This record gives sequence, C-alpha cells and structure tokens, in this order.
Amino acid sequence: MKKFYVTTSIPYVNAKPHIGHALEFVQADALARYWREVASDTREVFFLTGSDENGSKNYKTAKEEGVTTEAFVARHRAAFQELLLLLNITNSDFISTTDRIRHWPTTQKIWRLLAEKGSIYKANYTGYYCVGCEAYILEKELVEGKCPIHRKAPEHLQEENYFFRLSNYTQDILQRIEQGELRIIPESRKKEIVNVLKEGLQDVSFSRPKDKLPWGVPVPDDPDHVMYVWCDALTNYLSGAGYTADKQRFLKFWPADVHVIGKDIVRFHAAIWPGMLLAAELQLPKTILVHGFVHTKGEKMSKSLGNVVDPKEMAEKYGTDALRYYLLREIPTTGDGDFTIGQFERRYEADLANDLGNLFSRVVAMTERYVDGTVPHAQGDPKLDTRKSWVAYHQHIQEFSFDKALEVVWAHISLCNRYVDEQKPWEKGNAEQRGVILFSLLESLRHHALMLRPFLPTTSAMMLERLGASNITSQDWGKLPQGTNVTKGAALFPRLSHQVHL
RNA sequence: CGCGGGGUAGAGCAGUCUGGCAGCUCGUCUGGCUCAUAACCAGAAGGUCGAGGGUUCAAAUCCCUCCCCCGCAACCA
Repeated sequence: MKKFYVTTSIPYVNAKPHIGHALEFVQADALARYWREVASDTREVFFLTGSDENGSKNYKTAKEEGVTTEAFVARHRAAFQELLLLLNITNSDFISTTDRIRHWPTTQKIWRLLAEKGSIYKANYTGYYCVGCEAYILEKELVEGKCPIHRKAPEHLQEENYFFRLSNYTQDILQRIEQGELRIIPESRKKEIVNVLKEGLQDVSFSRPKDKLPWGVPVPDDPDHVMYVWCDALTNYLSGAGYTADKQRFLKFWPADVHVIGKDIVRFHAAIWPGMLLAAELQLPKTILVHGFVHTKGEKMSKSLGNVVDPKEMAEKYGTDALRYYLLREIPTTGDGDFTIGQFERRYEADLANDLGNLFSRVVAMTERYVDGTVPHAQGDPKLDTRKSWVAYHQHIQEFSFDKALEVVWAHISLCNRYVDEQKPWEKGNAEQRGVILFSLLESLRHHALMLRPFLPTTSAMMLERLGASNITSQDWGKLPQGTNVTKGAALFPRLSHQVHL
C-alpha cells in the first residue's frame, strides 16, 4: 500500500494556541483524512504534529513565573494537545523537542552526520548583545544605537558558534526547487524563495554557548554548546517518523509528502531544511504547502488591539465542524484570510444550516412522510449523478485547493435544492416519481457526506449513519442500500438565532 | 530602481496569461413555493474594474507613467 506522510510545523509553545495554529492543524488533517479514507487509491497515512519547546525564551519566561521550565512547557504543550482534540485532528503521533528518548538522539545523529561531512565548523559570531534582553539584537532594530526596550547601548560581543555550511548547498536546493523535485505551493512562494536562492545562501549559526541557551539539546562532544533552533526543531520531522526510535516506520514513511507550514517560515523549510537533508544524504520532502495568515477585518490579530479570535472558544460555541468548515472554505488554502465573527456566522447560517442542513432535513422528512421512512427501491436520476463532481473534487484536493473542493460539494447541494423545487415530490400527480426523486436525493446526500469526510468528519459520520450507509463508501452513483430506514434526527446545524445562549 | 502579492457592486473574491455584451458567494429588495432548520426556488437593484495616458474596430485584460495597501528583506518559528 502506498503511504502518505504529512506534517504540521511544530508551534513554539510559549503562549496559547491561536486561530492560525487551528488553520494549519485543520489543513493537515483534511489531507490526512482524505488520503486515508476518500482518495480513490487510499494510502497508509502518517500524520505528525508536535511542539517546539527548547530555547531561551521558555527558560526565561518560566523563571520569571517561578516555575520549572519543564512545568512551563508541559502546561503550554497541554493547551495545544487540547486544541488538537477539540478540532478532531487525527494526528498519528506528537513529538516534542524536549523528548530525550525519541527526539534528542535524532538531532545528535544528524549533527554528527553533518559534522562528518565537514558541513559544520566553528567560527566567531559577532553582534549586539543587550544585557537587559539577554539576547542579541539586530543592528536595524536599534534605536539611536540603543536597545528600544531597555534604552541602553548594547555590548558588541563576540562568541563562538558552530555554523552549518548552508552556502554549499545553494545550487543543489535551487535546482531541485526549480525542477519541482521539491514543490513549493503556491507558485508565488516558490518565486520568493527562488529569488532568495539566486542571491545565494549564507551559512547559518547552528549553536549557542550553553550559558546563553541553557534549555536545549547539547551539541555532541562539546558540553559548552547547545544546538540552535535549526538542528533542534526541523529534525522533528525525522525523529517523529522514527528516524532513531522506529526504523521500520521511518523507512516506510520518509520522505515527507507534505509539510504544511505558515508563510513566515518558508525560508527555514525551503532553504535550511533541504540543505540539512542534502548534507545528511536523506531524501527531501516532496511538497511544502504554505498557508497565509488569518486576519480579522483585514487587521492582524493582536492582544493590544483586542481582536484575537480564540479557536477554543469558537469550537466550543459553534461546534468543531463549523470551525473546520470556515477555516477550510472561507480562508483560501494558500492565501491570507479573514476571520470575523459576523462572516463566520453568515457562513454558518447560509452554507451549513440553510443549504446543507436544511436539504438533509427536507429530504429525510419527505422520505418519512411519503415513503415510510425507508430508502425507495428505485434508480438514481442521472440529473443528480455525482460523477463529474467527484472528478473535480479529487482534482482540487490533490492540488491543495480545499476551498474549491468544498465549492464543488456545495454546487451539488444547490443542484439538489433546485431539483426538489422542480420535481415537487409533494404534489399528488408526482406520486409515481417519488421513488426516483427521493432515492436520488438520499443518494446525493450520501455522496455529500463522503465528500465531506476530510472536512466535517462528525457531520459526515452522522449523515451516513442516519442514511443507513455508514459502511457504504462507494463513490459510484446509485449505491445507497434500498429498503433501509433513514432517521431524521436533530438539525445538523441548528440556526444560531434559535440557539439558547447560556 | 531590493524582491513579491494586491487595489473589480455594501462585504469577500473570480475574471487579466490566450482583448470581444463585467461574473460568483454573502447581504439587500420583489415574487413563487409550502417538503424543510421563517429554510428552498426565481427575478431585480447595485460597479467611471485604483488614477492618467497609449495601442486597437474593441481594453478589467496588452503597453507606459503615477498613487495606495500588504508581505518578505536570512537566524524575529
């Protein structure tokens, strides 16, 4: 059986998860579910997510809060894991960069591989160090030569760092990206990174002295140094797949088919990461899927503006599937998107409650009223045949256009609503056609449910169950079992105005 | 001249490559229907396609100039 390995980036767990994290989780989950259960050639899926927990920021914040760093990161990690559950994310595994059993051996092995190849060397790093910040600040960040936060002139310091010879791999990376061996989606992001590569890559600092970065993975054979983020974090994609802990699994799933990431970390994934893999003589991931940022009313979300949308709150109030739907339908897969409560509620009412929910409701109600609540023995009307929808649907998902795949489903839902009005199954004169009409509509709903599996898993399962088709996964037209009972159940998406606000 | 994306109806977007009556979704208004979650269906109103100039029988689309917004600009995940 073919495999599919998809990852999210690992969020730095120094704060609560925000809606952007939710977007990334849901996109990756849609892909995982699609390849696991809907694609015409389903694959064995490995879906990895995790948490980035090292770095001085966590160490410092924990200290300020008077808790151990372990406790601090554990608490934040738990918030992310809670969100994964809440969003119904089907990750196969979860890797943390503080995992000494599964993660550290991988990072150290990769470090050693790069060192053996002569791709790691020691050199002096010079920069402006602010004692107040306990960190280097870039020259351009200085205001009148002073740290903008502490209003003190930084010290010009020099420290020993290990560096990775990324510059050596520029041409190789460029070639692989230009030829599509490493795909970057969308095209505009590819262009961006190709331009960067054409200007040439510089070597990157790969370590920090232990006193500057006390919370991290030790550099092999040098107790005075700790790995800087690149070798520590990017390698999660290897360690999580079992590079050192489960070699069978690793052999099966590497290379990654899709890394789902945000546009802020394209360079790291499209330049440093492939460079490291080339140096380690490992295969490169096949695709990097880059999503945009979630704005609200066109503005960045920020605490100071007080416009932050909490994914947990949204999922709890409106339901997991409704949130998943909005993120996958309203936010263009690879572009920036807007998240506002008003727009969210409009989408919920118009698409979920009125179009899908009401179609389900009226069709099942008519089945109960006119044909005893059982699926009629009849042929599917070719007018509603979903074959063309399926073709478009598969194509859009495989091109990562989740919004367009959902549009295809909704186009068919509209077609069904129109069909009901045209066929008028309630008129006495149409009694003989009722079998065909209702069978075709019920069968359409089964197809909608199947198509929605990657996106609205709970709703999809509920629809199939009520149609008596939980195990009928055929994408052919007319395969709904006849003579079985259908049940109406509660509204799939109750109208918001009717909701009791507690 | 740093690189890139964008400015089309009240909102969000497609159309620009390959010129040909300006389109989609939501919202608004009117009508129809009564199976349904006051849902559904039909129709209508609403746009100097950022500005100016050019090419053309014809420009949102091609060319030139300008204005505005937003990313990125390498160690800020």
